[in-house]
Amino acid sequence: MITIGALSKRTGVNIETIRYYERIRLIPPPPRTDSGRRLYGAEDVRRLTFIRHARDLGFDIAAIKTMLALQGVPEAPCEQVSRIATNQLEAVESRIRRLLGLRTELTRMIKECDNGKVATCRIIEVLADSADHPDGP
Amino acid sequence: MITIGALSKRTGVNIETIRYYERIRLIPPPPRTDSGRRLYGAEDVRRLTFIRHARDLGFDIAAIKTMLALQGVPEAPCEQVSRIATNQLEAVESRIRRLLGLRTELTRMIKECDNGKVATCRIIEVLADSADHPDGP
DNA sequence: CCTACATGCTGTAGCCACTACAGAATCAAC
DNA sequence: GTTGATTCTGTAGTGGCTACAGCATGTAGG
Repeated sequence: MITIGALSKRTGVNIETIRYYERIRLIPPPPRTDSGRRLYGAEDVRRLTFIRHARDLGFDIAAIKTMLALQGVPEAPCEQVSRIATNQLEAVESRIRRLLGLRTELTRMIKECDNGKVATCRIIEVLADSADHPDGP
Repeated sequence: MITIGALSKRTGVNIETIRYYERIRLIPPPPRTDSGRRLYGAEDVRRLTFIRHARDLGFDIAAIKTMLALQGVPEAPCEQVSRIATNQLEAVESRIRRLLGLRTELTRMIKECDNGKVATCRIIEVLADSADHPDGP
């Protein structure tokens, strides 16, 4: 059994974040010492490692909760897990597309800025340009 | 002079968001009608369009505030604006790199999942795998 | 003129996923 | 026994909005 500090070091999850996860019921409340300090075991390390890894991959807390619940039912088909992961992949790909667009525009902006005066700065011009927006006529 | 609803439609910025921008002093408080309704002009449309475009490009409010302040001083060298944009470009590129990594990992995970039972699900296995983290030994 | 309904106002609270702090208690090492 | 690290609870803050409640206006049709 290890303390919250050791769990934090082992999993790379902030101490405050671990307590936060407990508060939102992402992890179960652990047993305590006589003086009230939290004590964690190997299963907690595993669960928190899973959470950290999933968060790193951009899964939100709700998705992680679902996946953790599914892990409690090993006979369940992993269709749902697969669907969550696929959704996540789609979100990631859409973000990539969007960011590639931003990169193009930012690169152009910076290149066209001749480091002269703001009055002629392309960056500001480009941004001030009233480009169409989705709701526009 | 147009109302806040018209400004919202014209710029694509939510009404609540416009009032929020006023509250955080990103846009100046406009004149009002006798009954207290906000009235905006062409300059407000331009400013809000600028803000919206910059937000779309991922600039944060602080950066936008700086750029707006610089626009008030047209003789200023646009070095500072250029630096903000360059920082932004670096942030965007780093996000792209990270997301490309995520995509690779997600794709591999999903491919290896044979849609069997949760007990043997590769997605869950990969996530539960205690990969090294920065603070690790 | 009256009635709907749309639009606007203020102020506050909520969202996500944390993070930071205050102030107290306990622990480990010397 | 004293220092310093760790942990505890509870609350509040972050960014960038978004969603209400509850009221006051504006506009169009009958």
